[in-house]
Amino acid sequence: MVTVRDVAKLAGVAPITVSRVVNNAPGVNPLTRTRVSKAIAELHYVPNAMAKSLRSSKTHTIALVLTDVTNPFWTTIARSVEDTAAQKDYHVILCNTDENPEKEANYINILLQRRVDGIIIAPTTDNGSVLLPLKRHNIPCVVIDREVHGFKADVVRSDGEQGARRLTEHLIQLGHRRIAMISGPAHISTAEERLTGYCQALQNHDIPVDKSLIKQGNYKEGSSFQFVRELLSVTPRPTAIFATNNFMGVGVLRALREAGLRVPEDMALVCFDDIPQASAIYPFLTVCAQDASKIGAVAAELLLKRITTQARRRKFREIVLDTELIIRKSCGQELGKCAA
Amino acid sequence: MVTVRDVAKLAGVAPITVSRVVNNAPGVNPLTRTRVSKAIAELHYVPNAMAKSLRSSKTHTIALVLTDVTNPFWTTIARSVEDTAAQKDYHVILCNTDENPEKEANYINILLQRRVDGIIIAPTTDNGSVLLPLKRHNIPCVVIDREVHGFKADVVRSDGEQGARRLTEHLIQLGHRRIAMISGPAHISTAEERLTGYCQALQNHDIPVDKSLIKQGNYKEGSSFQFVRELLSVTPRPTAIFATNNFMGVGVLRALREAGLRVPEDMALVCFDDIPQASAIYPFLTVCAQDASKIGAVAAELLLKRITTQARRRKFREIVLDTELIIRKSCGQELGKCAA
DNA sequence: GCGGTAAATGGTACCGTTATCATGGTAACG
DNA sequence: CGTTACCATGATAACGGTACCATTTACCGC
Repeated sequence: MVTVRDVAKLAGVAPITVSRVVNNAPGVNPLTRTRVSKAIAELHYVPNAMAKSLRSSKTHTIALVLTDVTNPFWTTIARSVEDTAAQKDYHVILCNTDENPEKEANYINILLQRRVDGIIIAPTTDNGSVLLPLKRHNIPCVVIDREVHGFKADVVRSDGEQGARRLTEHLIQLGHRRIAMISGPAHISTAEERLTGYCQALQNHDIPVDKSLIKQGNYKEGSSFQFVRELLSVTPRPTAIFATNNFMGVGVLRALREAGLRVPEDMALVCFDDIPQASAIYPFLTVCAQDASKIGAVAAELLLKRITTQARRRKFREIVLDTELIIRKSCGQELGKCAA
Repeated sequence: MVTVRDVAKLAGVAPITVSRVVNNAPGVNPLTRTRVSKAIAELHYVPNAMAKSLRSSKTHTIALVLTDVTNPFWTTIARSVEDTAAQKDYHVILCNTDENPEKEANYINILLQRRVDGIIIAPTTDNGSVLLPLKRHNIPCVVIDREVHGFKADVVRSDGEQGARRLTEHLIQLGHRRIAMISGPAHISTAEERLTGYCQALQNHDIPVDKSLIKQGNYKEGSSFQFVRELLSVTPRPTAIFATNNFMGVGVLRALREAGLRVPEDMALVCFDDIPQASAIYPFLTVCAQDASKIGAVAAELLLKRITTQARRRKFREIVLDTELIIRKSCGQELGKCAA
């Protein structure tokens, strides 16, 4: 492997001068610079980023730890973090936790080993203990999508309570009173928020919260079949279902179809998070959409600011973004009117 | 920062012994091992992966260079590559080229600097020159989705010619004779293959290939509006459109709607690549689906085998996977029957 | 002509691991 | 009891950059 020393020898200079040329550092005579550049090209020298990082203790890498790149919500965030980071010459390591705290802890350990300059993370629990090693090693950290107790960091998230309230109120306005909810995993703040928003909306309209209509899901598509079966056997049967994320919404839709029920005629459906590509093909699901792209960009900017400026200990900020209620077809019209 | 030396001092051993413990290497007395482990825990020692890589010249990292993680086709590949790599304790750096050869070249340079152990890449051109540095630095490389001339490597791809032929034949069987095509960028083998398959199908049924019905797209959603407008002004107007990837399919659908045309009543539409989430919500687009998950897994396995075994110079393999024709609603029924 | 300053260049050591080889100790063996 | 063999452990020197400081040269103003 070609090293600075080889280049230096060919160009007749000291290794450090080659280093200066490679990094466009000042203090090199233009003639020397071209001579070195020529040697670099001739030998096809490629600097070793590891050696550089080792010496300078900077990796120019940030990590993005999220649930699952397969979900368009996270994909959009990933893309926007990458674009923002790339502009400042930072690279991104992507990690999928699948909502599994063990995987999360494992990744955090790996990222510490890699000495990433910072981390953007959607934690799998609201308990900061998994994140403590980051504090200990003084790694700048931005938490996205969720809140964590007992862990100080910048937070970028959407206002899930408001979003859930609006979604529920939309159903109420259409005449629904028996609204079922598939909530998210316990100990994840977005799940709690959305549940709170749902309950608030019901209470605001003097509708009692019926626990038999609330099922705890896991933000994945899988478990929906069981839930839907259970919900359909409750009497009186719910007339609407609120799925607290997009994947569970899809699962519910599938399960309902399999049960021979039509949406919205037999059952209204809303969910949190949009699926943009799906909506482009057929605008069907009524959803509360988050601005994933903005979440990613803002988070990356915050993180890079902490990394590149001395202001590491500046006060932490919590940025809460608005959501958008997108009304499409999955709730149909007012309940009375569409009764078959 | 805590180093092996600090741990060694505390445990009363030499640094190398700590290294042995950390790496679970043999030849350490169990008692010593626990003593060192205790010291590691006490000091919260985290080994420095860069120093390790520098010394051992292995990074345990592979790169995945693809078009755009926002597209479910690539997302699925990304996920499956990551899962496969993680099983063997390898990590993945993700790079989006946006079909831009400059970005691609830039990423390749960066990846060389990072000394990744191998690369899985979907090249932006069929010209291997951008990839030559990989050869020069002897980086194992697996090409996915596409073929490249003048660059020897393992290749994992789908049979696009067959897929395009079947898609086109499906349209022909429904009675379509004027079938327009939005093809992919020049110099990308998938684009050429799909075009070839399309032409073959037409020729097999004695339908002349009409160049005014073939537009060259870029695999992105954007340009479709212009194309659709152009196609609608051709006489006789085409009765079906074949979009050679999913995003362009969505674009065409949008453009047709905006032009006030219904699919499939006024225009049939097929495209290459599925959008699984969209189809789960509303099974609409008739597509030729690739097994993205398998492409990723096979590519990762091939690459890791080359990296971890001595067989670096074994003969290169080209693995061609079958595609699946999924008939949904975007072509309607036989042409005669659905004429308005 | 001299001190002062800035630009260009280089020497040396070190970042944190581990490859390589060496060493001491102990058990096994004939 | 000497020899072999193996186990546990360590000393040393790299891996490929660059931080830090020193040196040389040229030029400036007085």
